[in-house]
Amino acid sequence: MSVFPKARQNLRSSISAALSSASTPPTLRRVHALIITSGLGRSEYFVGKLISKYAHFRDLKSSLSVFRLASPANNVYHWNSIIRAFTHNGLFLEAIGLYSEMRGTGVPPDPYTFPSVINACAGSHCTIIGGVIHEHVLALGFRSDLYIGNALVDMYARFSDLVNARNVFDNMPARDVVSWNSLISGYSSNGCHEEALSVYYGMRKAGIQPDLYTVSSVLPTCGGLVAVDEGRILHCLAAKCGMDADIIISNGLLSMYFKFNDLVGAQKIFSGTEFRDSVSWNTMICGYCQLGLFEESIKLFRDMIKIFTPDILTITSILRACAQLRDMEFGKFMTNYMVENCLELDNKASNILLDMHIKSGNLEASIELFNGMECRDNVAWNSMISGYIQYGHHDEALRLFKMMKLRLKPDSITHLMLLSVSSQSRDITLGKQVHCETVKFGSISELCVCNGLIDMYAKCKEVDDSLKLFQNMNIRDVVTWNTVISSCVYHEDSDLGFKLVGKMRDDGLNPDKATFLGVLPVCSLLAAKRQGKEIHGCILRLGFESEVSVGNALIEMYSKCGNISSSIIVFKHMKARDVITWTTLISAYGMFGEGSKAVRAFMEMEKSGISPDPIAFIAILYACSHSGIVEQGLQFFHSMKREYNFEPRMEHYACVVDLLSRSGRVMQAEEFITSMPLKPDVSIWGALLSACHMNRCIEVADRISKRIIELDSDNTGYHVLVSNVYAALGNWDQVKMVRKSMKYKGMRKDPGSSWVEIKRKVYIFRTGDKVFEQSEEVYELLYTLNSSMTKQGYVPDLQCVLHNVGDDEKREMLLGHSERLAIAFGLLNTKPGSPLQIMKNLRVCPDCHTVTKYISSITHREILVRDANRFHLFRNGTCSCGDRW
DNA sequence: GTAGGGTTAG
Repeated sequence: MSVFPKARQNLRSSISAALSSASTPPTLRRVHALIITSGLGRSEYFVGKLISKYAHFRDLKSSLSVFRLASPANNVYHWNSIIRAFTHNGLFLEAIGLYSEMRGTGVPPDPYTFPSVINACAGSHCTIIGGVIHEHVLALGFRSDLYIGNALVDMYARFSDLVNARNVFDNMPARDVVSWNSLISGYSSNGCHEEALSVYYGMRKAGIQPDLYTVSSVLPTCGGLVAVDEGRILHCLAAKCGMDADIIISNGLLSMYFKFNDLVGAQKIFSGTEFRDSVSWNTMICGYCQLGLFEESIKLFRDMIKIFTPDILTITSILRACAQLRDMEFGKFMTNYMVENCLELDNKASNILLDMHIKSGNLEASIELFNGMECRDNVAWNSMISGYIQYGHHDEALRLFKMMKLRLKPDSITHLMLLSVSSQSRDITLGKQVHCETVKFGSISELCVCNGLIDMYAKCKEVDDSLKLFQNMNIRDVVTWNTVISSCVYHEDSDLGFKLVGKMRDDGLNPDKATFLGVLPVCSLLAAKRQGKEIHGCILRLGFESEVSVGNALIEMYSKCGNISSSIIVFKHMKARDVITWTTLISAYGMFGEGSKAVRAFMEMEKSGISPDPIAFIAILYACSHSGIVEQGLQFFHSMKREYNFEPRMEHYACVVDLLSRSGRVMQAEEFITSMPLKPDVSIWGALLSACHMNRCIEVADRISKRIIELDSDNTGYHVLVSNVYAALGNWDQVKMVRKSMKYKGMRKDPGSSWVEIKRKVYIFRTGDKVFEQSEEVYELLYTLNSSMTKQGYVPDLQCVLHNVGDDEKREMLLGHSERLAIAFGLLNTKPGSPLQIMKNLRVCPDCHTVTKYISSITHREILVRDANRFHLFRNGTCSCGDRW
């Protein structure tokens, strides 16, 4: 048969087309026969094609026979095809064997040889041969080849040799999506999630679009780390390729949405998932717990057990929910389930159980578990230390910390907890020691530790150190801001607190619940009405008014600012109330001398189903005492023991002493003290002394003063009180002695100061101030008022002057009391007839109290005075306290 | 691929 070149060309083309489209092994064999009969059996092209095509149908025997028949004329193309055929069919060792045979025949490999050989090394985990082949690549100068580079990155990644994977990757002159995917998958499958994510971001920055392989290596492990926007891009991509049906991807998405706190997103994924495995259920249950939705997580658990057997992860998550809900019955049930089903406790599970015991108030059980634990890691030690702290056993916590240090390196959380101990106990020495430790162990570089340090220094009144730390921070979070805002209570600086809230917002951070709970007490402290109102506005705008704790802080703020009607409005609008809400209201009534309203509120609280706690009893006892409701007060004290089984604390006893002695029953108060089961401390004697001082029970006061001095308290207030008692008794030698002892102890009497807010500005006056704005007019007004008062029968109470000077000088000194200066300044700068509000840091002195009554009547003004203890509303020559204070 | 300890406020 004569065949013209043209016709032969046509034949080749048609056979080639037939070969490519052969879709079944029999067709392939027919085309193969045709190739042989057409005399094309030795063609370089058809040999290679046939090898690949047979490999495609997993018929490696035929591939190899085609290859062997062509021998010894096999060229690099044939070798590449046969090696690739074996690699693609998972016969890695054979592929590697063929590669070494090829090198023995002297046929030089080309760039197309290597990807499949390298894949074979990766697949068979031949690390040494892999390294040798990498050397071949370098020796042959193929290091810039994209496909070889990708194969090498993938190989090293599979060997967990991330250093070499990274090296090859970094030296590649060009990279495609596969290169990036290989490195990402290398990191993520070796547990280096953060590195994987950072490579992913590098890829996005290089302008490479992620594909489904990217999604499958990023989503499952790094879903929780990825930023919200990127997460959504990955989700869209997965959905576009239908990958979200894959259980691993959908579980990754679930976890991701929970990390974004996007409950709706997670629920959509979960309800859209046809097949759920234990991971899907556990992720949902844990996710609910992370969002604080503990009841929901238990509900989900009940659904789950109908179709799935819970594992240790499910059980421990539910145990955590029980601990948070204090549902110990269900917790016990779950613990039993764990034992009955022989679910073994691993490290994490033991730690969860440990935490549950601590949270549920069972410190003994937690100690037993802790002592029996084989492997105690940082989390276990920290939990145990935190347990001791929660129960107030600070010494035990410190002892455990020392033991921990002998075995393990403490971490930032250990330090954070110790800082909280220092803050709580105002222990600057310990605080500074911990500060040194954080430097030594490097935990100071962590944001939360810096936050803890700011708080510690502020609470220990080292205000400058606290602010310095804050100013030197490069990164601040919402806790940093909240901490420094809250610390303004200790700086007594409401302006700063208010400014900081603004600056925080400039910094791009939104105030949260804790911000308001921090700044409102600052307003309360200084009776900063305007700021308080503005903060209230801010709370409404940001929708925090439904938070119970925020409502409580608002009630307190308004009442401390003298605006009890606003307190009541807030109280009435609250959707939910707790025992603190009621206690705050009761205290507010108490401060305003509205004892009977306080009693009514207490009863309403009980009726509404909220049980009083020991603090609520302090509030009601205080309110009764300040309104002279003695019998009912005593009844409350007894019912606390009888009906609620609370053992009275020192504060309760002090309230009762106050209640009795304030109403003149000094003898009964003394008897009560002797009958106390606790050893009376300085607060008890102080309460008695203070009442004696007011009631002028001179002998008793003298006796009690001696006792207080003996107790050697370091509380400045009691020393001042004793000194005042001696001054009133005219016992100036004793006054001198007390003052000397105070000086020796480094105590300083808080100077009396009062302040008044006029047209958005706060004016502060210190006792005896002579030079201030309008001082001449102020003193002139006080002199004028004095002469009117004297005509009406006012006699200055010279005992209120606590200095050993002549009577004229005493009269002069009374005139300069800070509350009087503030009142006079207020009278001068407000419209006639408008009400005035004055704040004083200490208690109002009896003479000023009398004077204010006169002033209210002479000037026809309503004057509200808030002192360290309570409110006095002066109107038409009377005071709301009924002269009981 | 899913689980644990901590800081501000009360």
